[in-house]
Amino acid sequence: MTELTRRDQQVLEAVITDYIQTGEPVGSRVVAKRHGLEVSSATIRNVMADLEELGFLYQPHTSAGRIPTDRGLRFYLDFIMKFKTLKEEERELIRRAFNESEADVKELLHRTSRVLSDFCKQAGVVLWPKLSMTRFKHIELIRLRTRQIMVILISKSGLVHHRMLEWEEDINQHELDKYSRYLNELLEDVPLGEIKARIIEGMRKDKALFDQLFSKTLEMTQRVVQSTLENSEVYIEGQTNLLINPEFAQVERMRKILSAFEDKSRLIRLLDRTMSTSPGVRIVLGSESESKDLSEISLISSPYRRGDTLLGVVGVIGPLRMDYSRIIPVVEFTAALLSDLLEDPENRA
Amino acid sequence: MTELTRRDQQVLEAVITDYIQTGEPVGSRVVAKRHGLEVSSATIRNVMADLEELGFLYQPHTSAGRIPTDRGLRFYLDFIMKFKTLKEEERELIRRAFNESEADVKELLHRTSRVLSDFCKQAGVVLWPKLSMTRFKHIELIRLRTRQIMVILISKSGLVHHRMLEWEEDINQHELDKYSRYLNELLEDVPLGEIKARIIEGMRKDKALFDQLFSKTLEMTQRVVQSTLENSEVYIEGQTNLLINPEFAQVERMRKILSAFEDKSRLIRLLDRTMSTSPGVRIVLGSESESKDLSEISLISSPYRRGDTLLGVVGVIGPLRMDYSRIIPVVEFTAALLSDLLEDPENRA
DNA sequence: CCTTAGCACTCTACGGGACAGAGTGCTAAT
DNA sequence: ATTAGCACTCTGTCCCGTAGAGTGCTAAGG
Repeated sequence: MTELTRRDQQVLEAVITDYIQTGEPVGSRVVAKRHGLEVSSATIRNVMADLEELGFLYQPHTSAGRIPTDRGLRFYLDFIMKFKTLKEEERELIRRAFNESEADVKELLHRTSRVLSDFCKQAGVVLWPKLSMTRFKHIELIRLRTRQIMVILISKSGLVHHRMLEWEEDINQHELDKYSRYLNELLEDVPLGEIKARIIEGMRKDKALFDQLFSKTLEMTQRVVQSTLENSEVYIEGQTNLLINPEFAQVERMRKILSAFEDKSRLIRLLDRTMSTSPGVRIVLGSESESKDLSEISLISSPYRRGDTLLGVVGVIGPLRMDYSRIIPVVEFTAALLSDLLEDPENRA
Repeated sequence: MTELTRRDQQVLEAVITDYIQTGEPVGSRVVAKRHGLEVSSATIRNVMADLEELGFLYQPHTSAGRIPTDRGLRFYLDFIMKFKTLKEEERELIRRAFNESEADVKELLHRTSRVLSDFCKQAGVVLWPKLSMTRFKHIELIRLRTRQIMVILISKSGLVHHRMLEWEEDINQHELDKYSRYLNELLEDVPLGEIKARIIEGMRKDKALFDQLFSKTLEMTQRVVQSTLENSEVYIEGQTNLLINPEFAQVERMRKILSAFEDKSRLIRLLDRTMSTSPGVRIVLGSESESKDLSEISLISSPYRRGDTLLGVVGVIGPLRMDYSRIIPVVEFTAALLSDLLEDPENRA
């Protein structure tokens, strides 16, 4: 692939920004006039033909203007686009949207997805914190009724998870209290990811303490906690914003996308992928995702953290034709803000 | 209003069932032929003209067939329709969809909405149990960090609610344990609706016990619990099923409806209304709801209970043109099944 | 060699007219 | 009271013809 000249890039940029605004194929005249290139439309046509050969643009039909391909968009995002910086007023608006918020983490995440969807007029998504990253705070075992025990797990960051545990024989609450006291002591401040190991270790070390019931309960508990850890969750908010986009006017398209969202596991995988690697904002175009149903959408995401540990991902989902230059900084800022709000106040400056 | 003759009713029924199947205006020929009425189309036309005058049918334009009005539909539902009974196989299918379920109430409700949406090919809704109806099981106060306390409330039925509490001065965990021990004793088996009163009563009676911190914490706790009680929640599942219905082909219509769902409070009010009164299945047609955005949809709902106390409502939301005779028994059966699953096993036969 | 003006060509979107089909309401006969 | 028959109305569709947008190519100019 030959290097693109400065002018080629300008044309590509012109086509893309114009297309993002209007949603219509962009013709050579418009590019020449509206975008301050000091050449004639004929020249632009030649450049556009080249860009088409490179696979950056395509024509829906012979006598139409050009539309960027996914590849062209990717190139634009990676090499050409300049981010707008967020105006202070906008930052303030976003901050304020969080301000009334209670300190509850769940509430905070929920609000984040709402803020993103509102400010970007697309769907906002939030991937729940990987529990295994956070630390143990408290566990509670409660006998609801015969052979049914509710396990409640609280992480230091304030996430509460509960899960039912069906048990072969009945245990009274008094016993359970004893067990949970032990667990709370054993697990103090342990990262949730290491709970399993710690419990096993504890059982080996304190052998004397355990009767059969005790150790069996602990094992069950450990299993429940483990399965809780492995389940991720996502919030999606503002899906209806997607319906406004004219590219989703055909119901059938829209339906595919929305049902893809209903199967959360796919979405989770998608978001997961953007978390593992780089720190800043990442963009996944539909064609780069595994699933065909999602081929017409685009995800702009950024991880959020607590201190040094990556917790999860927030992002915006919309059509391929989105105002990236605006949305990217919004996502970035929001992720940073969320990280900040999650920061342990005791550690804060 | 004059009484409808037997034949008038048959015609109305024919038009409605046909319309429900096809979604197209129904003409006199079709009614005469397909529905075993032993009269000519001309006669049917006369009857239809009468029904139109009564406001039960209307014509979208002069040379089209008839479509039932909301009023006609209402009459049909109230006086004419015969329910299909659910085949045993279908019952079995529904039962099985629940079978793998853990005993956790939250999970159970979630599954219910999914089952309803799957079996009826529409959106399934579940209104959360009114907490105030259930009984107190356990409360836990946990100091997450300076001045932040997590209040966790568990009802006897296994519902877990948590809420953050921001507190002016710091309290150590040891104190909190003392308070929660007191609360757990005081509130044992009290209906959640009466918690407030009980706490106040307790504070008056055990005056001696209380230092200032103690009573203030209790008051705060009581307030948090109260606000938790007042918040309802709904699950909606399978919204994308709605997109399949041809009546929602126009995106704009659909958007209105889906955004009406995003504002949950409106939905909650709607569902609430169907809970208060009668016991069996209730149907609310769009025009009967308060909100204009919902005027094109229809809700089929049935309350569920635990023992004698009404807890909440389950239902199906779809277009006005739905297969009522099938969906109604599904909703009814599912509600009954859910009630059964929620039943305290100790009380069960 | 790059740029540009000019032009023929292609494709779409849109509006109008003709036409078939569906369904009605009315009238007159049974 | 019912029904056959018929004129009438309205819709949806197909088929133009045309205007407009945008292209690619060619030939001329710097």
